[in-house]
Amino acid sequence: MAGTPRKKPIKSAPAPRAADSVNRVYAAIQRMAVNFEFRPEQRINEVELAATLGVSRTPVREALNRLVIEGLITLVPNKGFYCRPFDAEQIISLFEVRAALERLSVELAAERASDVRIAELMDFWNGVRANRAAMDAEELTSRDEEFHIRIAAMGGNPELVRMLESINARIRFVRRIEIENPLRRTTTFDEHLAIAEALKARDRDRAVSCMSDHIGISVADAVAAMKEGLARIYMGRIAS
Amino acid sequence: MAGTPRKKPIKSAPAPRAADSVNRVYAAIQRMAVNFEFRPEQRINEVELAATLGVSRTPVREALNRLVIEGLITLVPNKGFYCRPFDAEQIISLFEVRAALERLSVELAAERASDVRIAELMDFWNGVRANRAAMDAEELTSRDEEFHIRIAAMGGNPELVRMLESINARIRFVRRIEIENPLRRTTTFDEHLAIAEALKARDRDRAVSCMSDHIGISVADAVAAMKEGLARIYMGRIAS
DNA sequence: GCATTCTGAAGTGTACACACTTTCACGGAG
DNA sequence: CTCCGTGAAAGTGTGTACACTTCAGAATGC
Repeated sequence: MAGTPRKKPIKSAPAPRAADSVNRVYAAIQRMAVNFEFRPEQRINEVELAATLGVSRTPVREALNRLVIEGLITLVPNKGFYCRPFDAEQIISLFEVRAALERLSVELAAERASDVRIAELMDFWNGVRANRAAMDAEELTSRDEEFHIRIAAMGGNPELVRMLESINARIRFVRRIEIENPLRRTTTFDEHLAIAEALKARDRDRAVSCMSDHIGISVADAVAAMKEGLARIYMGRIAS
Repeated sequence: MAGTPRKKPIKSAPAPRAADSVNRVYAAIQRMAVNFEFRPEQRINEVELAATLGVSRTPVREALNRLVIEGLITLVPNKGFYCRPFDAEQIISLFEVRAALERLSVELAAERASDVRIAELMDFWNGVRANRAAMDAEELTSRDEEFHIRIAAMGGNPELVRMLESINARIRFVRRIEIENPLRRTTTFDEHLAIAEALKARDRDRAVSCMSDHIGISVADAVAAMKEGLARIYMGRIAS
């Protein structure tokens, strides 16, 4: 064992391959794009971004190509990669599609979820509710998403989960602002519980209608939230 | 003008940049993956594929990364890119999601489509029906998809269209086999017309129910079609 | 004979090189 | 003053090089 240089000698390792750079880089850029850390329509400088992330342009470009398909980045040939535009109609479109998928979500969950999973869902949300004073909008948005994704997962349809996650990433910015509204915040807690109750009762139609009420409200407020969102992006976090 | 070498001197051009390789390569590999020209779970050799397509590995890898997000290719770190598995449960999942999105499709179309677009839709499908004798399963599948995509487009929701197209690419293989069934073929023509009629009458509920019948049937037959699909992939096109 | 280790080839992951395109500032002509 | 070339710098698109990983099969030890 003494003489076998298993991985590396103690000596200088010149750059032993970063191991899975693309996935790290992908996650990092995704996070930035989701949070609009690039301004809408801003060109993304590959060299600069690569330097920031400590890798070469190759994994950066591979990650960006993934994000193009996800709809978080756009690509203009011979010009480069750009941050997605802040497109109000597109966001409305995503909310519409999301509503349809969330409907499927509760339908499947009402039919297929085990009692245990439904009980866990209620426990989870009661836990969030109990801690709500300690949570900022960021964390609460995350819990909100988790609630919906759990329901989707209970339906046993992994593709549904994937698509909802992808849509959530693209509208998270708006939803986080919505959730800052104290009124909306309160109603969200009750609406989630109503959905969970309907699932527990295996009342598919009621679950659909609760979900529909829950999602439906937000479309109306979305425009206001988007306005605020635009202001945040361009004016920084100064104005509360 | 005489002295300005605008693009290239007449002299040998060593390889003047293939211009938009990634998009060409992406489309090519996508087509191959959709048609299962790679066997399920088969590792995709990058050098070989690059040579076949006449480019280097760089654009090939960028295209493959896009296809991973689309769900047509999987990536195992340090092993390489693989053809997606032939997963019956996943295909069922996709059919379920598709049904939910097609429902949204007709709902939106019934509300928002112009009379002209609806009339064009009927003309389009009557035209297909008239030519049906001259069409093979491949072409008919394409027209079938176009019918559904037109409805989605009429609803004015581009994201819905995108997602349906993405799902269609992943289940096209199964649907093409379904359409080969002469019985199914006949019913499809009538069902499409019934949907179009309901849209023309602006009868949203009837449109939903027609669409639901139309899609619902296929889930039941999907398993049989998948069996046949597996045989095709592994035994070639010999056995009809 | 069987398990284990070694070894080389094949292939992926990433950095880098270089040609081409775009962009922008500058300067001259109208 | 505006408008159009012009040229250089910046930046993208793709080919290539090379280190590392994996895998299969031979060689070795028991």
